[in-house]
Amino acid sequence: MKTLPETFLKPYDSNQVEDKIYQEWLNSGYFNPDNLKSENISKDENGKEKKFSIVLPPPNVTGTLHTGHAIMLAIEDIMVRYKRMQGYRTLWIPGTDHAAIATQSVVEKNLLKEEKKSKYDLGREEFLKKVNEFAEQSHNTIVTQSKKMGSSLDWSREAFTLDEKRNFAVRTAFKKMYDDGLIYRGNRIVNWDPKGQTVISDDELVYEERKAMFYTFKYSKEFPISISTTRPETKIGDTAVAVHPEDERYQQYVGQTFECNFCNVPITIKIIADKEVDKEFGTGALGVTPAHSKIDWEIAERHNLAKKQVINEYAKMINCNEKLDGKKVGEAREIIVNWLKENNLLEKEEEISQNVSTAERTGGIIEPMPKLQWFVNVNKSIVDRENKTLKELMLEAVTKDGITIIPDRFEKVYTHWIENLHDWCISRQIWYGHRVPVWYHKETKEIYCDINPPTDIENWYQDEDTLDTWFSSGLWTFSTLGWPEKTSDFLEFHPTDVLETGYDILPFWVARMILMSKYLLNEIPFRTVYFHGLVRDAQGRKMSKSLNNAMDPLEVIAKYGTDALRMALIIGTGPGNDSKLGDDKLKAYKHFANKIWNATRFVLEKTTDYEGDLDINLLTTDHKNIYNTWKDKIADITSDLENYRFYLAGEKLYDYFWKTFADVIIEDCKKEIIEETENKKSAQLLLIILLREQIISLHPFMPFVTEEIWRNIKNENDDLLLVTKWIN
RNA sequence: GGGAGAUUAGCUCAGUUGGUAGAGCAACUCGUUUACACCGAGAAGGUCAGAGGUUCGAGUCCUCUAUCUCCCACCA
Repeated sequence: MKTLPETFLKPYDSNQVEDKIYQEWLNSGYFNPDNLKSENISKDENGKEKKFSIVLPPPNVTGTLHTGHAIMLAIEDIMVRYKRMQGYRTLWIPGTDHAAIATQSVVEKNLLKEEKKSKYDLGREEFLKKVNEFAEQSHNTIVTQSKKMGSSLDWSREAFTLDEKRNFAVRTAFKKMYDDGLIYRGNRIVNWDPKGQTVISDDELVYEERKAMFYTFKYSKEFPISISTTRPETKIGDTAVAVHPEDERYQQYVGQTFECNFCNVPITIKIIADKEVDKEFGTGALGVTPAHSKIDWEIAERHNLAKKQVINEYAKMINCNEKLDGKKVGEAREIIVNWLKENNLLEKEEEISQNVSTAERTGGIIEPMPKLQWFVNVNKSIVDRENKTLKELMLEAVTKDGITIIPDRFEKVYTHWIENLHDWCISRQIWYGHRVPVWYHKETKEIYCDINPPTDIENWYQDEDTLDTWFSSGLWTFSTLGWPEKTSDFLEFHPTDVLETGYDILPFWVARMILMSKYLLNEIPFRTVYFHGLVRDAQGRKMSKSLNNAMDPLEVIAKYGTDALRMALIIGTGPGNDSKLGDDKLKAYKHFANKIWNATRFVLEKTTDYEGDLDINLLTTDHKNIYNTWKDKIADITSDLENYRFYLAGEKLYDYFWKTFADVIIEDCKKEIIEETENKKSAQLLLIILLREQIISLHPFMPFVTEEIWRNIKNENDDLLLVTKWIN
């Protein structure tokens, strides 16, 4: 005969339970697959152990976790706990991302605010020390928060995208790509962020719609064709005017060259014909500015035009004249517009709305300009890979290698992104990140690329640039497993099974991981990609600091408990769909945790005198039928879990526990037990078994309350619920 | 300009391969009967955006339309 533990006499208090339980899990060592008992591991048809691995998408060390991270941790923990209970040797690797530009700009902002200093006041070394301190702090917060979420991560394998091992992996990857001619240094138009003083990739651009003046004018009175632009100041860099080959209006001028005096700067303009020009747009004539527009650069390449840079890295004018040089682009624009007016050259001025490219992290307005940068060539055929290009390798991962994307509509987004992919600019002029492993000879200017510096290092200097943060995250599925060493982790756990992340980083990250894995390992990085949606507030707004509607997961946990937060995040959230999180939903699942708690108390109270085996054959026919409907239910739920329908599985468990088990089965059994009918013993047994099995199946979703209950209902020989076998 | 998604009860959303419309919250009625008021019982509430089509049968499949949201590209 068992006695009822006193804690059950009060409502469930998550705050008293969660930290204690997490500590017990940590002590057990079961988050580490090496510690799982072999006799509990299932084998496949060849007698090999079943394995399951996920790498955690590493949160940026830019601050603290938000609800987006919370849903990620919740879903992945459900998968991992479910697979572990299924008898898979399960590995879930934690880590953080140095997030180069994002972290550096946060620290720069803080530095300016708190000490009124810039990074240049400190110098590279001192500044990096500051960034590392900040990253360390941020990292610690993230780890604490992840633990509060109940995540069963193997902390012994924790990684950082910028630690020693990952740096070695980065250098190894870079060197191989360099040797294969996939990484090259080229002078091309890039997105220059004058505010962050660095190049950024196309993916880091954010378009902002703004009102702008659209000016139509001629360079000079003698020039025969009018052109239009929103940026007259760039026109000093024009070296041609392009018209459509079939545009009768301008055909007579094609091939001619004009010397103009534009705002007192002598410019030479050639009239050329190019199919890219839209006859219908503006005047049908395009002023070609090769050095400050991507499209114009390409036209200039085709027609062999001069490329004249007139804007520098600080968004100030250069190569013009005394009056304009050194002026900010905005000031120069005014000067030029006034000059055009004074000289009667301005024909039209109209307000239009246009998209301005800004830098995602600094908000700086992008100035396209030519710069010598490092690129990854996505169109070069690779000998080792059947002469396929990186683009082709990325495409075949989904078409041929069978990576499954959930929901499948994102397959289209993925292929579309790849089809439009240009060479990836990987160098950044920031200090925080992996330094480009390239050295230049001080005298001969020879280029040396290797994993390690040249031995006569005194004759060389290293490239100043660092790498795009996604270069190192692209290696994440295998750099975390020890690559380039052939470690047992790497051999056993790669490819990983699932990549679970937000759909917003499909191009940045998912595509880059596929690129790196297919190229470096000739295998896919993961078999399935599962996308979760954005978590919005109760009104459906994006959570943000400026709206002050961001939910701090720790506050939510303190108020409602982790289990409630996890359920609220999971249920009602299909893959790839945005979801709303509000107090009502959280409250409902906090109540559910309490409901489970109270039902357990009742079952314990009413079954203290039950003696006998937990054998379903001892049930009456009616009770056996009830038990069988539960078996059908759990089979259904298991199938939902196998097919990534977590939202359905969670809802079904909730629904069955509350509406069927608590409201009907317990009520019916209550009578039989209290009235001491002949079915009493069977009723008690039914309650014990159903409770026990539901606690097991609820565990992946609500790990804390179930583990706490398990302590009180388990048999002597039972281990932690964490590693208890799933029922099906 | 190209693409994707959404439109179901007052609100928030489920509805997995086509088979009598579901949940939570809110509102209504009743009930404090020792697991739970963080509760229970009951009732109410929907031309499933609109139109057409396929089908014995459509919220579900097809076509078109409308509104909203997002992503990508970007015109100088």
